[in-house]
Amino acid sequence: MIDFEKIKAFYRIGKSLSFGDVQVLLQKAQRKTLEQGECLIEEGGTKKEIYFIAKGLVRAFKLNSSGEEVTTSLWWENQVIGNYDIIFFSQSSQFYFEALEKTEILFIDYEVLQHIISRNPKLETHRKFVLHEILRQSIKRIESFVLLSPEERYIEFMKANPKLIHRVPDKHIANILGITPVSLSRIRKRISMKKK
Amino acid sequence: MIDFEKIKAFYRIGKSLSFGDVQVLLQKAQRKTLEQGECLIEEGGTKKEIYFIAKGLVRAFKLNSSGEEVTTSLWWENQVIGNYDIIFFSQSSQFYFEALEKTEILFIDYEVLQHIISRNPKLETHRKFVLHEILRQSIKRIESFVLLSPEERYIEFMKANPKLIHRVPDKHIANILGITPVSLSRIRKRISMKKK
DNA sequence: TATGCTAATTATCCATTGTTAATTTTTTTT
DNA sequence: AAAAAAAATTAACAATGGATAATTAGCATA
Repeated sequence: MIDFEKIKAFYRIGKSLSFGDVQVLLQKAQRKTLEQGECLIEEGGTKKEIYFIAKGLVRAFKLNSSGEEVTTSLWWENQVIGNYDIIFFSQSSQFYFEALEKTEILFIDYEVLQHIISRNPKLETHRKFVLHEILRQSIKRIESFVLLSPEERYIEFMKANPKLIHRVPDKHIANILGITPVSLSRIRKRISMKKK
Repeated sequence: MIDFEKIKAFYRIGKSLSFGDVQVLLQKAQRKTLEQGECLIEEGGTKKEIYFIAKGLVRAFKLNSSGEEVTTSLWWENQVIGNYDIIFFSQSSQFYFEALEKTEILFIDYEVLQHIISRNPKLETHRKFVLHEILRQSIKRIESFVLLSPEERYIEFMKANPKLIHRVPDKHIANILGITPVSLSRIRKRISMKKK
């Protein structure tokens, strides 16, 4: 049976990919739907898989030394997720990956993906592109910590992700910015005061 | 004439590379020596090149809105440097890359390197390894901003780079940690008080 | 609508950081 | 060795952030 949702999702992965390129992936990829609050990966997980968010929102969080959840990353539609611990660091996941909304995922075993990509130059090119994008975003984020104050960081985050603000609880955004939810609340107030 | 220094340096790039693999690179790579304070790349630079530090120490810095230098990265022996603005973001460099010590560099044009790598699977594997390493370090650094206080960040930095502390002025390390030199000085004092 | 749960805000207090400037220490240059 | 320059420390003060607790707002559900 033809899975049109899958096809549409893969098409969004990269317009440079032909239908033929995508077909190879289609055969091996699986779909999964997560309800809000459900976990894609738990701490200690070892499933070496690559995920693509067709629809929805996922956060990564870990428990700090006090046992509190700290959100480190957010991903949404059309983004590729790999668990770095498992894929790159060869260790079990230190993070939980949790759906913040009902989320549609396409996923594929990493080794299988490796194998497919190694036989398809266009996919290889595309993988490189995705990796570069992830690196680009990581570097930008580091720069935001080095060069900006928490307030400036929040303003930049809002500019870059105006729609996200309304989908993600502030406390998670505070974590992402490296501050406490209480402090974020004060920053928001400070900004609204300045506007007047 | 045989350039033994070059050969030795390339050998250090990756033990998985055979002499044959390295020879291909050797033909196209050039050497360069930077005196302390000399710049490898200036702001606005566009030379698409990949650098390998055979010996020495390099910092990346940019000028903030007040015109002050802010150091964002450090690289030392056996590390690969790419200017992200030029290589990944297709824009002229926003950073200066400056040698903090007398530094020996091997460098190669990025497009030439691409071409060589595309014909040599082992080099391709190795490039992937280098890229993953850079990503791994970037992610660790982001986590340090999200999960740790400045004091904890400094302690972790010292643990991870015990020798660097003596080679790099504190003010650059402060920038890297996202704090001011004055604050770093106070943190150092606090730590030394606690030890007693 | 009332109830309960969670998130966000506010208040209080204390710790840390940023800013600026003066002082001391270290390094480099003459 | 002396002088000059740069880096690090210290001090003083203001601004901001963290921790905790109380309050308010928003939302879901009985």
